[in-house]
Amino acid sequence: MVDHVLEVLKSCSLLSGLPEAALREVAPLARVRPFRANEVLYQRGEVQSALSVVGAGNVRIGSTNAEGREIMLTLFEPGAWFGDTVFSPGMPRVFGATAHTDGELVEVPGQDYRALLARYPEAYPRTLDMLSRRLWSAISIIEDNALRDMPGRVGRRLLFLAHMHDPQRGPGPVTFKLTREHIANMMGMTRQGVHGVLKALEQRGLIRFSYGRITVPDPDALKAYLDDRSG
Amino acid sequence: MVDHVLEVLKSCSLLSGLPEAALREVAPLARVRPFRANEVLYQRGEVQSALSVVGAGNVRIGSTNAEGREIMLTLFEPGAWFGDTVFSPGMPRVFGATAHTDGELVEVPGQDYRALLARYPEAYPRTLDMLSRRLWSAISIIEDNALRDMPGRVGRRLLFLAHMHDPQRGPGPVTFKLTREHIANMMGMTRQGVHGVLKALEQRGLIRFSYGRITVPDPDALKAYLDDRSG
DNA sequence: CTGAGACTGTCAACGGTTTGACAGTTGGCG
DNA sequence: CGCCAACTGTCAAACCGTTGACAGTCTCAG
Repeated sequence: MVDHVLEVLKSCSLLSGLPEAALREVAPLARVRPFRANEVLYQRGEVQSALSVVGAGNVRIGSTNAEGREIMLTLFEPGAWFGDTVFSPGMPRVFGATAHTDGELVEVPGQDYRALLARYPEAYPRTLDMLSRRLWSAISIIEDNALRDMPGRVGRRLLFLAHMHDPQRGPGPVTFKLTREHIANMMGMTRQGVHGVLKALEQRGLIRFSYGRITVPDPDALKAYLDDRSG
Repeated sequence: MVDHVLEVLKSCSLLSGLPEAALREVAPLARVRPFRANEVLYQRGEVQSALSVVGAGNVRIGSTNAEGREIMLTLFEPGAWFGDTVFSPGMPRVFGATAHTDGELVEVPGQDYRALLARYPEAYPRTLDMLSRRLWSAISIIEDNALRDMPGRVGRRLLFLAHMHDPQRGPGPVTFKLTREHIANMMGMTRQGVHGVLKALEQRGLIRFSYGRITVPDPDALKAYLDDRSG
């Protein structure tokens, strides 16, 4: 059991700055939390703080507005981490997490994680680096939304997801289990609008899609097309 | 001279986790860089890494696309810091910085700043907290863009700027030196579109504007109106 | 294998934004 | 003090994405 937890923690890039000995220390303090598809894992506003590492399955990060419309920010794969409030203890969660598929979370209580960092300060630079990169990703999305048209925005977001999906990915194809509506909720568009954009991208051979699935056969080709289209 | 630098460094929230003795250590290593309005301070893609603290004046953060359209992400006031690449040495800058008014920057070379943190590890938690909050701000903007209409987006962005302008602000009015076009470039809208939105907000008494200036007389009232309008 | 629910494709009407164009205003610089 | 450049207000037409509606398709659980 602890071995399994250790494997998950090792797979997490945020924790990769910590020596294995440190991970062995926290592993017993971590909690394994299995989840079923569409289960609500965390709601916006909760003050409890923990570092969550995705051990298996996919997790949607986002929030829901008053009218019940869910906006999705990103989709996390195994190895990804969330719960940024660990760095600002006491602050309420800024967004919620919902299970996208069945899976499991490995959770380290916030104070235990912070205590661990304090004990192994050599891990701080790596941690800052990770957070900083996540900030860039967010800012890139803001930029894309401001200066690209709809096909550009959708294409860029797919590339962003591909990168999330596998940061060290080779040139191979990537497939997402996403409905048109999921994408619409991610972009602030409608299902129908997304359809039109995807159809156009498909005609150029840049993506393929079927029931509940979207495939980017060659992310680099898509990137080249988008860069060529504007800037 | 060093005293002046020290004052600026002290005013920066990112450095507030460091003891004064630490700031005295770096102050002599910092460089003061005066600038004139509209001067380009940094261009996207540069690899040099430094922590820049705004000592005086305003700085626009953003980037320019191939067609020459400048997209503005935010406007920094004295005391604000930027240059997130200090946390990821070797990475090219993700966005550029342009002087919005005359002013001056105080710059600490990246390696000196990193060495300082390593020497005063007790400052790390505060640094992580600051970065984490900046990430939330970015994500909030993404959310607003996805689920609010145009008046909602513009209003929220004005509140965001008001917060940047003075994080510890009281309930008083805030004024920005921004043209309609600046706002348009910040939102991915057109000058004319912004005009319509501002006129509507003005009729409700939520903002006031004149040549090159926008005033939010009561940020809390604007916030209440926006929250009421949707979510 | 089969049915129900979830997802998808498509259409016309509607509405809000941009485009493009032009005259009017402001403020700073010489 | 006056000029020029930057900024502003406004309009109609074109455009693009949404709204709303419905029938068709797919998948998975039973």
